[in-house]
Amino acid sequence: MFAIVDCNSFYCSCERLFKPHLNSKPVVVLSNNDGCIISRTDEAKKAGIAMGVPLFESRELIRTQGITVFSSNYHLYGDMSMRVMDTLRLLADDSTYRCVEVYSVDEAFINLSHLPEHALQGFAERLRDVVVQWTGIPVSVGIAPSKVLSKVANRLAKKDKRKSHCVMVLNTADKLQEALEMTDVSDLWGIGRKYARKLNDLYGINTAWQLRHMPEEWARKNLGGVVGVRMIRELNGVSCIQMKDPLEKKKMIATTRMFGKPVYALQELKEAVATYVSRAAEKLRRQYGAASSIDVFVVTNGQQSGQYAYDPQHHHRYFTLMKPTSDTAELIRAALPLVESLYRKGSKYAKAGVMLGGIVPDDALQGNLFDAQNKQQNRALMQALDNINFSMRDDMVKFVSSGLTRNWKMRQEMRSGRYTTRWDELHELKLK
DNA sequence: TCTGGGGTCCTAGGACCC
DNA sequence: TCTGGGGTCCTAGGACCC
Repeated sequence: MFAIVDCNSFYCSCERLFKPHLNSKPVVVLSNNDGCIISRTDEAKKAGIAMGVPLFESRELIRTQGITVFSSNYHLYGDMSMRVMDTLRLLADDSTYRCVEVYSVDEAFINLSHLPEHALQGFAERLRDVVVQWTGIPVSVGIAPSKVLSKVANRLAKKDKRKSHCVMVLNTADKLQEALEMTDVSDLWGIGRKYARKLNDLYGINTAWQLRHMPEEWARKNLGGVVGVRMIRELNGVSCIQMKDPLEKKKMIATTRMFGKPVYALQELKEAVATYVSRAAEKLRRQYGAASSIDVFVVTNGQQSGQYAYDPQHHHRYFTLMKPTSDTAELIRAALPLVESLYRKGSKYAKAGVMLGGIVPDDALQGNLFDAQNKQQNRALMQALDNINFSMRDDMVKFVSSGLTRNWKMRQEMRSGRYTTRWDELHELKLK
C-alpha cells in the first residue's frame, strides 16, 4: 500500500501561520512577478477564484469579496516544507524503511508495505494529527494499493473534509469501485487536458471506473504507449510506478524568469542571463554536479493570443562545453556570447532562461594535469561564495556581469516576512 | 496595460555504424 | 534496371506533473 500526504492549500496555509486572523478567511498566493493565482484557500475557492487565473482578471472579485493576497515567499514555503517532510520521515520510520519520497514542495509518497492492513487507518490519522500539531500545516492523507489510486483517495479525502476528516483509505473492492466511479478521468494523476478530451470525445470514457476496464493493448495504442498500459494496471491496483530513490540527482537544471518590465537593451539582457546562470550554477553545486551543456533562450513581446512569441530557430542557442563544469564564471563566459547572438536591436524582451544539461557527478571529472591548481582554487572560491550567499542574503556576493541596478527584476509587491529564515525578519509579538 | 517556474518520461525520426 | 539488415545514439517535441 502507498500513502500520499498532501498539504492543504500549502502556500496559503504557510501565510496563515503567521497571520492567524486570516484563518477561515479567503486567502490567495500569487506566482512570481505577481502574475497568476497559484494557491487558494477553500474560502477563496468558494468565493469563485479559479486556479491559475491572472491576477488582473480577478481584481474585482478580490476587492468585493475581501480576499487577502500575497506574493509568493519561497523562503517561507521552502522552510515549512522541510519541517513537514522531517515530521513525515520521523513518523514513517524512514531511517529504518527508507520509505518516504518527497514528490513536490507540498506532497510526499510513503511506502507502507511494512504496515499490517489493520494499522493503515490509524497511521493515516496519526500523520494528519501530528503534522498539524508540530508544524501548523493541515494535510490530507490518501492510502491505496498503487500510487495512482492513492492520489484518487487523497483527492476524495480533501474534497469532503467534514465526512472523511482529510483521511481516506481505499482497501476494499467496494470502496475502490465507489471512489473510481465518482472520479472523472480528467482528475486522474497522469491524465492531462489532451488525454481527457480524447477519452471523453473519442471513446466516451468519462470515469476512472470505465477507464479501469479498458484492455492494456488498447491503452498501448491510444494512451501514450507504455504510459497508458501503466495507467490501466495502476487503476487495477497493480503497482507499476515505483518509489524514487531520494538520492537521485536532477538531469537538467533551469532558471527562467519573466521580467518585471520589458527589456530592450542588450546590456540588461546579458545581466539577467548572467544572474540566472549564477542561480542555476548554485543549484548545480548543491547536488555536486557539473554541466556539459548550456542553453539560453529568450521570449519576445510577452503573450499574444495566449501564446508566447517563441521561435526555437531564433530565440534559442546552446553551447557544449569542452569539459563539464560547475564554475559560475566559466558558465557565464559560455552564456554571454549566446545572448549576443540571440539579441536583435529593437526587440521587446519579456522573459529569458538558462538551462544546464548533460549533468555528471562533479567528482567523476577527468583531471587535467595543467589546470589542477586553478581548478582547486576556483572550487574553493565557489564554495566560499555559496556559503556567504546562503548565510547572509541571496546575492550578497555576485558577479559584476549580473548587474547592479537590475531594472528587470520581478515584481513582488505583497510578500510577507521571511519569518523562519532571516534573523532581521523574525516574527514579532507585542505583549500588552 | 497586466498571464509562473521547474521538472520528468516517452516516442519518433534522423544520423551514423558495420 | 538493379539498391540489405540491424543496431545505437542523439535530439526535438509532446504529454504530463505540481
